Amino acid sequence: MRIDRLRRGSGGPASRQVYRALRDAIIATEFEPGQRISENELAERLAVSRTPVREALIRLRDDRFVQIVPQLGTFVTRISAAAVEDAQFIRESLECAAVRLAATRADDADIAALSGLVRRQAEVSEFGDYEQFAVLDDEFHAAICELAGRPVAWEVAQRVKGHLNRVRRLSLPQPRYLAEMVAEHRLVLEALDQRDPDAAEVTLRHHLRMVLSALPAIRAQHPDYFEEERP
Amino acid sequence: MRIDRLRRGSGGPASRQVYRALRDAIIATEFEPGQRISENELAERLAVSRTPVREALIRLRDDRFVQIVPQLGTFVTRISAAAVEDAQFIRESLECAAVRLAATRADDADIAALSGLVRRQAEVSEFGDYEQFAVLDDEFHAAICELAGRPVAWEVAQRVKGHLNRVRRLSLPQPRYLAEMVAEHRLVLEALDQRDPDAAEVTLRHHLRMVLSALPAIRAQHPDYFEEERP
DNA sequence: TTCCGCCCACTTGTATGTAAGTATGCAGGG
DNA sequence: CCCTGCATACTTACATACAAGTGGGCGGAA
Repeated sequence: MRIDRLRRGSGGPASRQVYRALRDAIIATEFEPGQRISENELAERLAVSRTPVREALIRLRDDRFVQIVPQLGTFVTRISAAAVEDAQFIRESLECAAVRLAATRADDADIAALSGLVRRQAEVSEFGDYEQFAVLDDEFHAAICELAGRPVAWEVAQRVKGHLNRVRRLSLPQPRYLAEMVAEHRLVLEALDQRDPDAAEVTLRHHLRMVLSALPAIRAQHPDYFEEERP
Repeated sequence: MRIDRLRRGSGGPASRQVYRALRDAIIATEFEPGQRISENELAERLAVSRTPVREALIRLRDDRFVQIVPQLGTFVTRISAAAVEDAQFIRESLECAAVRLAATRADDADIAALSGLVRRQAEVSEFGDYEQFAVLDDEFHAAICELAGRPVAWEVAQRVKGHLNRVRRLSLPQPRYLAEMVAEHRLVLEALDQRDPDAAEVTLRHHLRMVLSALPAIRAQHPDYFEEERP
């Protein structure tokens, strides 16, 4: 486990730092799905008391990243196909609605800024820099929601996106993956440039669905990470 | 203040009961927007310790119903036009996406069930029973998300809907209001019956936007309940 | 009268203690 | 050998105690 004592006094309240650390660890599958985690052990490792740990776990439960069973334990949720599809549905609904608005509100400067973002994505994709690309990818989607005047769309999308990222982390990097993402971003950008809400929605929806395409393969590879679905 | 000691041992964990009680009180404006609320005072009134109160407040902060300022106090958020519109955007995006799916998936039995629901709504609207109508209204929207196979859409919508309800509570009941709602539900139902996703989306979107129409009047009536927007 | 500065009451954040319940392992009987 | 019952160690939920920091009120000085 890579969770370790967090340095205090820097990033806000301890409970928030614990929340972020645990969330990142779960999404990165450093905590394996199904694994039991203990408030006491976490508090000891992180060098804080149980209180902020507990508050972090409550937030993670609201995010459906852990399941708290009284008098029994707290468990990292297994990956549920239904939960992943729910996350995808929410993200798709919100971002597609946002991109339609963005297409009607964007001015030339906005388009130019987005264009620069995609250009930088192309650069880092050349080097296969997945980390940096992920940052620029988030910026792209956030910028669309910002343009739509609905930053809240990205806030909510980002919250549920954790479930998608946890799956994506398990998929082996495909060589052509980044290049395809950039190409799809260009299509969305083009639709926005032409102020075409319908085209923007269609291209973005297609783009967002690419993420899920690898789900069955991942499930076959890590069956014990998945919740068995009720029939 | 109508918050009072909650009876334990019935409705799950204390923190959850506190959360619901506070949420309801805020939405009903029994706690006025901008008012400061104290963990200690709440704990005393509810006859629990600060711990479950605190956990409830954390959830309410995530819902944007309170704002917690360290070493200063916890405040009921004032009504923000932006927050209300955000809630509206999220609800509209999710439910409209759901109703499209519902239009493609519903079978005759589903339509019949929905139809019965609307009929009951018509009955209670005759008597101007707002409380009962609100319950049936929620059931209607939940049923649509259920039909779409995305109950999560209703879960999220319901969470943000609190912001809309807090506004709606402030508007004086219009005599024709309930009848109009039923009529709009009938239009949505009709579109679903004809398995027409486009019509279903359009009618539902129109229906959802009715809620916001009273916003400017309410703001004029209760200016101190609103956040002054930054220009 | 007005303004400055100190003290105190009160706030949230964190730490720790108490209560109640579940799974586990072991001992003993069939 | 296998099953039953209990002691125990562990869990979360809740209660309480302590720490750090802010705002207001009060008193004194100009």
